[in-house]
Amino acid sequence: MPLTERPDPMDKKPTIEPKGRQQPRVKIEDVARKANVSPATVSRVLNHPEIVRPELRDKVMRHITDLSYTRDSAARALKSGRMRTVGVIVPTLALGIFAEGVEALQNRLSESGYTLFIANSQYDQRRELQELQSLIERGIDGIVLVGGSHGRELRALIEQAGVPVITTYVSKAAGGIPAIGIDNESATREMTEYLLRLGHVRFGAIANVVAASNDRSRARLEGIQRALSDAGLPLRPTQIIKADYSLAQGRSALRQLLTDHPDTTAVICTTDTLAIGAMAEARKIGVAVPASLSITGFDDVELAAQMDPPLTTVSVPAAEIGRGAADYLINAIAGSPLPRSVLLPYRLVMRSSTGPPRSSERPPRRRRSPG
Amino acid sequence: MPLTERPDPMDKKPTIEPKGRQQPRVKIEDVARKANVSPATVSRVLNHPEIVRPELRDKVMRHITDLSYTRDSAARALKSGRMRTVGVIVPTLALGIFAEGVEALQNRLSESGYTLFIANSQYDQRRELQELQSLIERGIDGIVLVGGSHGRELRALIEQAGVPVITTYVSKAAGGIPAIGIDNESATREMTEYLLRLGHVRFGAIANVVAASNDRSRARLEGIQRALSDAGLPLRPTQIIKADYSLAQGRSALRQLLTDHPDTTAVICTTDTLAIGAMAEARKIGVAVPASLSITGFDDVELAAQMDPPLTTVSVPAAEIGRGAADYLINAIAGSPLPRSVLLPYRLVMRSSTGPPRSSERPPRRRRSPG
DNA sequence: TCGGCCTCTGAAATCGATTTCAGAGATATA
DNA sequence: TATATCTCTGAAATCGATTTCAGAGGCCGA
Repeated sequence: MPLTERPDPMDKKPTIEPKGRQQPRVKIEDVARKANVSPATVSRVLNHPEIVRPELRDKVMRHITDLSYTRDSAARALKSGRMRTVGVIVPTLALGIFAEGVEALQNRLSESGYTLFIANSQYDQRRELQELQSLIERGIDGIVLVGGSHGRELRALIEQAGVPVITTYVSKAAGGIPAIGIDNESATREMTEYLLRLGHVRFGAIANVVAASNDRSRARLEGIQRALSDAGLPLRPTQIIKADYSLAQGRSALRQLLTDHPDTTAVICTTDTLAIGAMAEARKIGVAVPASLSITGFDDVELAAQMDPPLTTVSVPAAEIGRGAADYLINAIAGSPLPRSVLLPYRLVMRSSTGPPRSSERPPRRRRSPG
Repeated sequence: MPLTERPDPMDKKPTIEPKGRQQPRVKIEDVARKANVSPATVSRVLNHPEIVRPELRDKVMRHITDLSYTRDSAARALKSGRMRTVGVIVPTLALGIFAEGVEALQNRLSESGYTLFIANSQYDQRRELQELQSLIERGIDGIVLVGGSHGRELRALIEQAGVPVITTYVSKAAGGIPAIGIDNESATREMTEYLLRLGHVRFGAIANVVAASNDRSRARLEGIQRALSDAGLPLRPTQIIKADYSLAQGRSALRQLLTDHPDTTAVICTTDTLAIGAMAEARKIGVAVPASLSITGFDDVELAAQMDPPLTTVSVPAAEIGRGAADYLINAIAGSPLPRSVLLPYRLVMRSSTGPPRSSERPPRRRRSPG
């Protein structure tokens, strides 16, 4: 037995459990005491300065800064029922297009005193649901999603929580969730029509439609298919290569496409990443772009313009989407009436990875006369 | 007047001010009442299930799921003093290397029941300070920063708040902040020595050292300079082109470098983005890589391996950094003793953008004999 | 000079979950 | 059977800021 006996037997052994702030936090009461006012007055100085007598307000303010007092946001949230917090769930941050949107979202929220929780789903709907659950338990005041394809369970959860929601990068979403973004299908349809006008008749498509929840790429693929069907040149299944969103897959997809259909003259990719991979592969196997093969992408990432040749693609206003989502939620939280959805314009960026087909073949059989 | 009169007159007119949850939230008391137990028991079921009699526990659990009850995190945080929340401030999400780290960070935190606040500083120390202030007011339990260059004010703020902190992507930081990352200077020194061994004597460096807070790139540049000085080939100022982190700047930097020093045979970039820009420019102006010019990058982004030729670069373990930062903070919050810093290994990835200099000139004058 | 009104401040209730403290009930021991 | 011990549960205090309600004090007009 040790010489110095402890008064308290160590029934509470040093727990591994965290124990919050170790330094005693400065409370509103401390400020109040120093300033010789009541906590209520301090609170008013912080929340409704205009109703406090100026001299008193200044005095309190001085003591607030002196003690470098900051409100306990937990207590504040408890009383007011609001966290001033918004959550976003993206499929992944690895794609610049999402990272850009998130950055814009955060910047705009920050301006309005909101803070952003971030989570990623890895294109997995179950994970998305879990992360959402966790965010809702955190008491977020609003939620930003990506894409229009969300399970019934997720929508029920949002509904039940009564949290304002907006989904992004698409023009409409299942279950009446408001959306802000572009019309993906229309964009690729336009792109395809552009290639048709150039005289192409043998098409291939590379689409990252592996993930079930990726409705953006699915819509883009549909745009391609619809335009080609309308032109009487429907894509056969072997002309559509499905991939995930990696560069390497773009390479292998192009290789496979040209193996099955060596006469292809135009390849439409649903993503710049895939298109850049395809271009890399084309260069490697000695296929000239655009002389022998036209390639198009989607997103207009930074690299697209720097490729050799520069990539023809669709520019997506990611920053604007992020800002718009922030504005929407800020208003929704404040209870303002809101539009259901916001359709933003995309922009076809014609660069040099596209051109007329190699041998100026005869125009497609049932090509429509230009409007 | 409607036939069915409302019992409560609407004296509270629909205010524009947000008013939190409009649906009356299910409280712990509701569950308790339904289950015929006290709130204390419900709380125990959720937090210390093992001390509640199994049958009772199951019964309570059933009612919890029945009512789909979730705890109010604000109340919980208020009582326990902990938010179970961590914040991260990155310079920008536009760089894949940061996005990757953040994603790994979030994943690991999520596994442990933590949620991640994200903010970005745009390489501006004042903004970083503001965002940090806002995060601390939010009551975060830990903070992740990027880089070792932080103002005294920021360090004081962290210290005063008593929040565990770790900085990332570097091996050491000012003010004794623990760090997890790589030794940037050593990496570029090794890379430079590799090029020296290949026989290069006329070097150029492209470094994104415009932002004052970017100590990673500064360290990388120093690594280059040190290796070359040691080899008796110190860089002259005009051999160092300063840039920001865009692809386009990589292009123009290479152009300028070759204008000033047409005889350059090796260009070391502090970033893959710059290197890829430089390669694009080299191709455009007809300089063969690596026959006439060796180019190296830093980061090993996805595209690096897909370039033509594939880019020699330094691989940074971003995901591991993110995971490590998460683990560190989780332990720190729990009060576990911790190492001050963690040094992770980088990896030189020799690909085909580097080779011997074009004319096999005589070896550099004072070249050291290989060890 | 006095009553009435207005402005500003303070006391106290409140938000919802956690946890201490003490007591009820059950089991083991004498 | 009675007592000691142990297990489990409930009552109530607590976390910190906000806000209602009421009252103190000052100013005005009569």
